[in-house]
Amino acid sequence: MPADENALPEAGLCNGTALRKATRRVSQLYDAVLAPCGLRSTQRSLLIHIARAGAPSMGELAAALVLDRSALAHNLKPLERDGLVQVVVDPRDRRGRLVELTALGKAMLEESLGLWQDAQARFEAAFGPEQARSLRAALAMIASPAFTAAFERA
Amino acid sequence: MPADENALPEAGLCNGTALRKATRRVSQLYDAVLAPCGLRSTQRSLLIHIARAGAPSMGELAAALVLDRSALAHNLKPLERDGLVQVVVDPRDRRGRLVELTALGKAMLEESLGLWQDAQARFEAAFGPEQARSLRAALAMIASPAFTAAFERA
DNA sequence: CTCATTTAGGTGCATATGCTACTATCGGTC
DNA sequence: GACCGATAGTAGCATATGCACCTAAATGAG
Repeated sequence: MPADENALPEAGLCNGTALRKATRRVSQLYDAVLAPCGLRSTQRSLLIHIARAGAPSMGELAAALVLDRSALAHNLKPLERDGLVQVVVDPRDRRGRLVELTALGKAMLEESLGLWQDAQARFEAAFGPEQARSLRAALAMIASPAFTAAFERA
Repeated sequence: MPADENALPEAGLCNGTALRKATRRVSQLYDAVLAPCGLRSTQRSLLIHIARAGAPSMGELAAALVLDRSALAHNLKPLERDGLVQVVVDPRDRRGRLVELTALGKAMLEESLGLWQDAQARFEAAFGPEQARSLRAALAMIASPAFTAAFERA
């Protein structure tokens, strides 16, 4: 038998690689459905989180999105340029900024709802609603601070 | 009750958002563990796939990674610059390129093995080995062409 | 053989993501 | 009230990812 008989048994075993592949695929599928409204899934996700939180600070928003602060700042720029969000200085702490949706941002979000529901329904149909719920729970657990703590403790 | 009583029920329900959050977290955790060897998890994944396939074409490699061809080309550049991989014209079809690991690339991959195993073991400890296996299976299913077909058929 | 078509990649642009270093502001201490 | 450490964001650089468009090469119709 060849020397590399058991070489690279790790292919397909890496949790990070499996996550990235699935994420790229799903991003592409969702983005294709969302395309008509002009929002990508990343941008819509950002707008949703802002809407949910009202007027969060950069730090709060970054934590909610499991996103680096600087990455959030970068991601906000095109949205700010296009008038979907505005960032204002927090009057109670002038170091901080509050991120808000503009009227246009709210309108775009509303307009995209139907398309998102379509993509989501297709996903559930292809993957199973129960399986999807369970997958989201697993992913949320992984994204949680508790998981990071357990990972670092191990 | 306020008008937005049932506003944005979709927060936390988007499969794409859940995937992206978990992927960012896991990338960060794995990258921190891999840091000493100078490879990021994305790059290591790329090298592993090349090693597995021997000398794949760009198209084959992109498909295996669920990655756009142009993204693959971009991702290869730093690795080529640093002498970990080389891209040569396919003699049997001069349109195509074959991607190969250099001796240095193989050495880096081998050197990173222990660190990857450490990260992987931590993940399994935090998430459960069975749950991890099952999660990877679900993610592989989502990344597969069959899933895309089912998504588009729905 | 010649040309249109198809196929494999490459390029340029835009967004996505994170690190490091820097700036501004707040809060507590003396 | 001036300093000092901690905290919130920003700026610059590098990689990651994808789209639209372009080039080169193989391939098939005639």
